[in-house]
Amino acid sequence: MCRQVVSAPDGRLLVVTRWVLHVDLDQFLAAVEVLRHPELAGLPVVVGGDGDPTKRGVVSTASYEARERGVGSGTPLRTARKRIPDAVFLPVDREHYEGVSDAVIQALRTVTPEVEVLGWDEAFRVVDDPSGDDPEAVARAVQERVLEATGLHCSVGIDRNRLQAKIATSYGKPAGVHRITGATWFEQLGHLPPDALWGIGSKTAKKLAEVGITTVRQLADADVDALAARFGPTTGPWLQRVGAGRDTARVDSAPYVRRSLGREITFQQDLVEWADVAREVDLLARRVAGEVVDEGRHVVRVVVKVRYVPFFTETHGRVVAPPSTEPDVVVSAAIEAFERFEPRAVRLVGVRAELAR
DNA sequence: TCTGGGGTCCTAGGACCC
DNA sequence: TCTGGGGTCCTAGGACCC
Repeated sequence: MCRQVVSAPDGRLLVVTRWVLHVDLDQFLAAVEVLRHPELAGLPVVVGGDGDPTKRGVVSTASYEARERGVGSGTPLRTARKRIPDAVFLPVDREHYEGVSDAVIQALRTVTPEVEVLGWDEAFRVVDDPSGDDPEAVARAVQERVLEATGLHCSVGIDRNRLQAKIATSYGKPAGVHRITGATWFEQLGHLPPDALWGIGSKTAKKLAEVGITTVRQLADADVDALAARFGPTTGPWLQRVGAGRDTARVDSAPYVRRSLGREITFQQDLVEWADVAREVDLLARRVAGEVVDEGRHVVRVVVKVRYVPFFTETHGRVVAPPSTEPDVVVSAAIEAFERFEPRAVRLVGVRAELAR
């Protein structure tokens, strides 16, 4: 909660209480599939790859019934099949989910236009509540609006900033509303490991543990200069702020402008012939170039990614100068970058175009 | 556990210039 | 002559998120 002064339509100044709401759809991909195949309700549903659990790939979303049996996002499909042989495995249907996602965001925007979209199934929005203290009522209205519009349930986190609201949501799942406030931040999170926080993963948690920081509370109390020396001038101080639950970024409802566009493929069988790898790079580069040109964007750099067998990744890139919209220029930059790799057996190739602002 | 695909941002080292 | 310091760009990789 924080106080904000805003102008009312009649020109008077109003003091309001500003809250950030984080809205997150529950088991989004699995819920969408159950919605269009109601006979799947109550079954362990696993969405991932092309729906064939004997192939290379990982789980995108598992239903709660599947999670109870040890399968979640990121689980290899082959592992999921061993754990739940009778699960319903479905392919990722991007286009369909994008359509549903648009409907969810539309529903949110009917309450206020200022919505910051984080992905297919997540968004922040601001609530200025002049009456003081009831953001839960707004949260419940949001849940009803989304349910009416799409048939999907969501959870809502409430707090003073994005970081705190985002974390609050996990306490509200499924289909609930949860508020953390500055006062309860340490009560609820102080004893947890730092990787419970948004933006801190296992690698950083391990490095923090090496300097004796194993809880959120210790991170908040850590010396900023020491963190800066260890993690860099931007990341170090940011880590301390995250520990303390501070987030200086405002909810940003500006339209999304992409910074890069890439395509990549993991092969079901490793590619051993280098000429086959080269052909795949050429195909991917043409796809990427086509899509970038369709969006009317200028490419400033092309990066090729190769994942060698067994699982070792390298990247090489080429600047495109001057920035270009020509597919042939993009493709030849990709080919030049590709020439820097050593020929060896490959399991993945990718091509990514970085775009001018 | 045999490890997807689509992204974003940050860091560090080297080149190069003044 | 054998050597400073700052700034910027490029590059590769790391880490994280959904």
